[in-house]
Amino acid sequence: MKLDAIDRKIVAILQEEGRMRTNELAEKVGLSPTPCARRVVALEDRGVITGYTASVNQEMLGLPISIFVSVELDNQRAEALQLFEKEVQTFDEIMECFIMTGSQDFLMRVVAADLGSYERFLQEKLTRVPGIRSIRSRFALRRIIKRDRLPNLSH
Amino acid sequence: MKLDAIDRKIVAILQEEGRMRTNELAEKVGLSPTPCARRVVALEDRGVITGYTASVNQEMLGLPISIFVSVELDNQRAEALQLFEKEVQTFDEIMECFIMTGSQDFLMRVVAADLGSYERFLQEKLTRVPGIRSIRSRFALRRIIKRDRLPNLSH
DNA sequence: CGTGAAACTAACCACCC
DNA sequence: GGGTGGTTAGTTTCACG
Repeated sequence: MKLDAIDRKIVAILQEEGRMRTNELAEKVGLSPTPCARRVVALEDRGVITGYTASVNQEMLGLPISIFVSVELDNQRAEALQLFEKEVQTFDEIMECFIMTGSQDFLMRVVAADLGSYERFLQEKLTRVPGIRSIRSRFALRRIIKRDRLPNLSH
Repeated sequence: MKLDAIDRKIVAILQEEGRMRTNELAEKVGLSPTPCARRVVALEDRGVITGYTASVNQEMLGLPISIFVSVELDNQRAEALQLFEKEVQTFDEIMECFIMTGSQDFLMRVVAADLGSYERFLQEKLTRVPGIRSIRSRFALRRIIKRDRLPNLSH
């Protein structure tokens, strides 16, 4: 899966302006529209570009709170991990979840309207998943960086 | 800033399919194209929709590693916080950064191509920011949830 | 909010280099 | 792999009910 300089430029631009048209994009990357469109389709087909999304203001949509939740499991057997993974997929409040190195736990960012609804999330959803040894919540006061575009590789 | 049911539906759809056309969107929300387009413009103008981005596969772009970095400052004076905030804005490797409650520190997700480039990020960038008391890095093995769409408010 | 018409543009294809 | 031209189809935008 090789990406040349033009592919990387296309990806960089579309990360910042996901609705840009083929014509404008082609001009910006120095191609004519047809090969530019071909590249975009190829990037989508290869799974480099996985979709297009509108970025929204979380506060304005009534979800001002982000909580980072660390979850440790009772044991690290593969079935336990898979079960947990399957269960949490169904929880809409979790925006992202990572398996971490070290004590083999999970780190997730949960969004909520207020502390009450976060508590409900804990009591009615997360703590009901079997196999959890501990849960730790850390609250975010404010987000100071939200970047849409991945850095370039240059070292 | 009131959003009715149709606005929320528009926002929900565009979070999952950011390139959807006015016609199709209008049909899905039960409106004719003109008022639907008017609503989208209004949502953008009010700052509910802040932009459109292509979602990409981080691994395929050569950045397979995510690291959660907790930074604690020497002191919590406003100037120290603002200085830190200003400095880290310039670091492309930081995809998101939150100010946390409690010990008043920062939590950020940093992406890297490999451990070497992460170490360079630490040594050449992050540790050179003045006023840092401690830095803790936790590595993600794998991301199991990446959600584009915020949950609905329903309680 | 909806309709209809006008103007514009974008996407697509076959073909050539 | 990139470029051109032409056709088609669709989109946006407006004035108005």
